[in-house]
Amino acid sequence: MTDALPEVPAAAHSEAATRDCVFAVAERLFAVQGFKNVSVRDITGEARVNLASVNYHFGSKDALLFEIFKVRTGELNRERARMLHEATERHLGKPPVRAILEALFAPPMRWANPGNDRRISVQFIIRARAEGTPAMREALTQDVGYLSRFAEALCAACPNLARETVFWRLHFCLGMIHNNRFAEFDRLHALSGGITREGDVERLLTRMLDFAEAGFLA
Amino acid sequence: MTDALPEVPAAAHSEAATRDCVFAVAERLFAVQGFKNVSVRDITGEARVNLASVNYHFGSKDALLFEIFKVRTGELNRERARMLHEATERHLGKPPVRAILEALFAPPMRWANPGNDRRISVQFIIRARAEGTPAMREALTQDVGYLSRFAEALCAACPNLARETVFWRLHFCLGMIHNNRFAEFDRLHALSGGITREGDVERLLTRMLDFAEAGFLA
DNA sequence: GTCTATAGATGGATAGAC
DNA sequence: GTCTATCCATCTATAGAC
Repeated sequence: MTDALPEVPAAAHSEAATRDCVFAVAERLFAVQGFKNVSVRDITGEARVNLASVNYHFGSKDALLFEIFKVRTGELNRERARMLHEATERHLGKPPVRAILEALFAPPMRWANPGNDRRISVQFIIRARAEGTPAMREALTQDVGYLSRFAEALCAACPNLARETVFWRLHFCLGMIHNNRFAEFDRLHALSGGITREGDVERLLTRMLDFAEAGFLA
Repeated sequence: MTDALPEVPAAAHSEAATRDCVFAVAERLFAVQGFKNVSVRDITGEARVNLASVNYHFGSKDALLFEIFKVRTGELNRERARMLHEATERHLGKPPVRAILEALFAPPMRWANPGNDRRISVQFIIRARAEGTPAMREALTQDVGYLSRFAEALCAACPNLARETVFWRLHFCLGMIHNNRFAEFDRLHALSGGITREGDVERLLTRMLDFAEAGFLA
C-alpha cells in the first residue's frame, strides 16, 4: 500500500481492476435484473473473477450494493446541487421554476443518454429506490438534505402557492423521473406504435420541463 | 362444488377460506416486502395454513403471484374503462382532458383510501410493475389495450398536440401514479416536515389532476 | 383436502492452500 | 490478494401418510 512494488507477476487483474470490474458488472446486473435476482455467482462469473472477490473487496453482497448506491447517488446529487447553485447565481438568488426543475431533471436525463457510461447507473438508482436493502432505504429517508434545497427554492419561486402544494408538486416531478425505466420506455414504445423515442434525451428533457413547469404554475 | 354439503366437520378453514386467506396474506406481504423477500413459508405461516397450501391451490409461488396480479389489474382496468366510458357519454363523445385523466387517476387513488380493503392492492400493483415475474412483465407489455383507449381519447381532446407529445405526457401521468408508494409518501412526509398528508386521497386526487391537466394543456 | 417429511436446488459466506 | 472446495442456511416443490 505505502511502498510501490516493482512488478506484479502474472495476475489476470490488478487489485483495483478486479474491484472496479466487480463494481461495474454488479451495477449492470442489478439494474437490469433486480437485486434479488442476481447472485454473487452471477456477478463473479460475468466479471471473470473469483467467487470470493465480492466478500474480499466489499465484505458482503449487501455491502457491495450499498457501496454502488452511495457512489452513484452521491455523484448524482452533487451534480444536481451544482446546477441549482449555478442557476441561483445566474438569476441573482431567485431562480424561476423552470431553472430549478432543470437542475433536478437534467442530470439523470443526461446520464441516460445512449452511449453514456452512466446510462445504466440511472436504472440502478431507480431500482434501488423501489427494492433496495434496508440500509439503502434508511439512507434514502435520511438523505433529505439535498432535496430540501430544491423544495426551498421552489417555495421561493412560487410565493403564491401553499408550501404543502409545492411539496406535492415536487413529489409528482420525482415520479416523472422515477418512471423512466427501460421497461416503461418499452411499453410506451409499444403503446405509441413506435413513435416515442427515448434516445433523444435532450428532447425528452424539454418535454418533461414543459409538462412539469406548467403543472407547477397551475 | 355443485351440491351443498351439510356440515364441514372440524376443519380449521373451509377450502375457499384457505385459498382466500393465502391470497390475501400473500398480496399484503408481497406489497410490503417485495416478491423475492417473501417465501412460501412466510405466507403459509402468517395465514396459519399448511405449507403445501400454496402449491395445492395455486400450483406454485409464481403462479400465486400471477393470479393476484391478474385479479387486481383486471379489477382496476375495468373500473378505469367504466369511468372513461361514463365520461365519454356524459360529454357527448368528446370528454375533456381532465375527465379522461380522472378516469385514469381516480380508481387507484380511491383504492388507496385508508380503511379501504384495496389500499394494499395498489401497492401490490405498483410493485408488480417494478419487480414482477417474467410472466407478469409479458402480461403488462401485451396489456396495452385499455391504455390505448385513454391515449386515443387524449389525442381527440388535444387535437392541437402532436400524437407523440400526447403519448409522452400520458407517460408522465403514469409516473405520477406509480410514485405513490408507502415509502415515497413517508419520505415526502419527512421532507415536508409533516405537512403532507396522503390520507386525504380526494384532496390528493385533485392535486394530481390540477398538475397533470395543466401539464397536458401546456 | 390436509399435513409432515424430505428431496433437490441455490445461494451467501468462509477456511485454507497457494 | 487469489482461488478452490465446502459449509450451512434457505427455499420451492412434492411424495405419501392420514
